[in-house]
Amino acid sequence: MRPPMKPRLRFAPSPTGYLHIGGARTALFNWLYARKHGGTFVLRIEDTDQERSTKESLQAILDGLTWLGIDWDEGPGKEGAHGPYFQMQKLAHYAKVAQQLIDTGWAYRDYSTEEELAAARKAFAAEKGLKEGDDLRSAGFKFSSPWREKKDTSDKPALIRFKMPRREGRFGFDDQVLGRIEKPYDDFDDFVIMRSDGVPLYNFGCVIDDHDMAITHVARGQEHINSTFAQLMLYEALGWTPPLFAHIPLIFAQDNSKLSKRKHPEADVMRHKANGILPHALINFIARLGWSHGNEEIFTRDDLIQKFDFEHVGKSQGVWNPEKLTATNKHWLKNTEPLQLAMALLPYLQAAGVPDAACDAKLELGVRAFNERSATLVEMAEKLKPYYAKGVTIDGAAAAKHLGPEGKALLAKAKTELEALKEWTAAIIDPVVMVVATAANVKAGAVAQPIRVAATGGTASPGIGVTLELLGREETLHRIDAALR
RNA sequence: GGCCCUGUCGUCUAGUGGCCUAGGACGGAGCCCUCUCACGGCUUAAACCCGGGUUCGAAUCCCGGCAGGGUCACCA
Repeated sequence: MRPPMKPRLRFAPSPTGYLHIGGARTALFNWLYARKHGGTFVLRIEDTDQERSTKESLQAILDGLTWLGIDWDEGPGKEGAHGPYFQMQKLAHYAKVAQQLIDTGWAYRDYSTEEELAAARKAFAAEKGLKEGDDLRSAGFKFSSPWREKKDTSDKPALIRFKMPRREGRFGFDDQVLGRIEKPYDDFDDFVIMRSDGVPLYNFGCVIDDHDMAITHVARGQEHINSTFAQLMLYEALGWTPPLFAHIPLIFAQDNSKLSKRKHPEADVMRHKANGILPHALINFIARLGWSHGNEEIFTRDDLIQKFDFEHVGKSQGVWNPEKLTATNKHWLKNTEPLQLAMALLPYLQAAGVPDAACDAKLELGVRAFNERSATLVEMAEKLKPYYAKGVTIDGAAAAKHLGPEGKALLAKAKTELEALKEWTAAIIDPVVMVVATAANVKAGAVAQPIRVAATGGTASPGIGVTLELLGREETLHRIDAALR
């Protein structure tokens, strides 16, 4: 038995905008499959739409993937044996293949002009009695090029069309998630594979590249199902073996419309970074949106690699659920090594206005205190910020409730006890509350709250011991003095 | 409109003919823990789109409706 071929998968974005959540998930699924089977993950840039492609978009996509930890074995910055990985660098090659298709009768040069096409549309509309703005497609408009049967090899600018064979019956493929999908042949018209300026169109470039790059599995959004049929014909015409296809369901926004860049800010992967979501939390969340493994919800990176398969990718569209993303983020905030979390938090802390924060013992303590009290890194930074400040503004309502005469008397007693401590750690500080409370015959809360308000300015904080340790002895006593005055 | 895909709690989903008086997670409600806030624990409400078959038996198979979505560019 010969060893199974190592799979090669790819993610092929067009650099026409930031990394979209849907794209990120497509990339993730391909990446997971490649990693699981010890295969190769290729990043290919489909930059043939010169109108919209930009360098900034390319960088944004690269940044997005990098932030998520989705690394590629071949692609930009990682030249491999199957390059180039930018389509615009392969124009001559595409032209050669197109010519081959013309030579074998599978394609033809079409000299129709934009004007002729427009005229055809207009004539159709008139015949059907359609008004301006009506959808010609739903009315059944099809353009049949007069050049399909003509022989002309002049040098005039021409686009190249694939010559769809006139056949009876149906054709299709076995989708890895949807199962068998078929369509009638006559549902297809000739389609453009090369623009008149020599730049290939999506279906054409995609097929050639997937072949050149020896891609074995193509996982992409369900919106591509129809192009898969066109591509299948191209494979037949070229005599190539197509890869296996897996069409994954689309992601919708909460308003039940397709998650779009314009309407939905959450569609931008990097937006989540700005919002303080951990990259792995986002990975965990989008993996579960459309894929499942029994009742499991939480997966480490290795879990995902080990457990992912196309068989358990769902068939129906999923709706973006911000609450669940937050919940997933909270989970990973609580379950990430404090030191690692501290490093991730540092930039957020600096952005929050704590320039002197460093990845030290204090930050680690702070992270341990607030990782289960924050939903995002942004929130955690905001909560930690007062612990790096000198002095604090006390909330009026909190003072009124806890720093009355009684509260102040208890606070003063606590202060005496605190000053006497030889060490300043949570374990040593904590008992002070009970000592004072017992002596005064009051509940622990009657002592803890005045201390908390004095130290933090508010009524909510981690345990008194941790809170004061984090603040430091000197700052704590200063704040208590200030509150007592 | 043609063609194609899909249809389990509000949302993500488990479920591949009997284990389903349908399970988990998020969100909701309530309780417990407690120095506050959290965390954690427990309890609870909430779904098989509809109608026909097939079968001893259907969320699961078949057919028909209905609903949602995709696609029909010299975009990808």
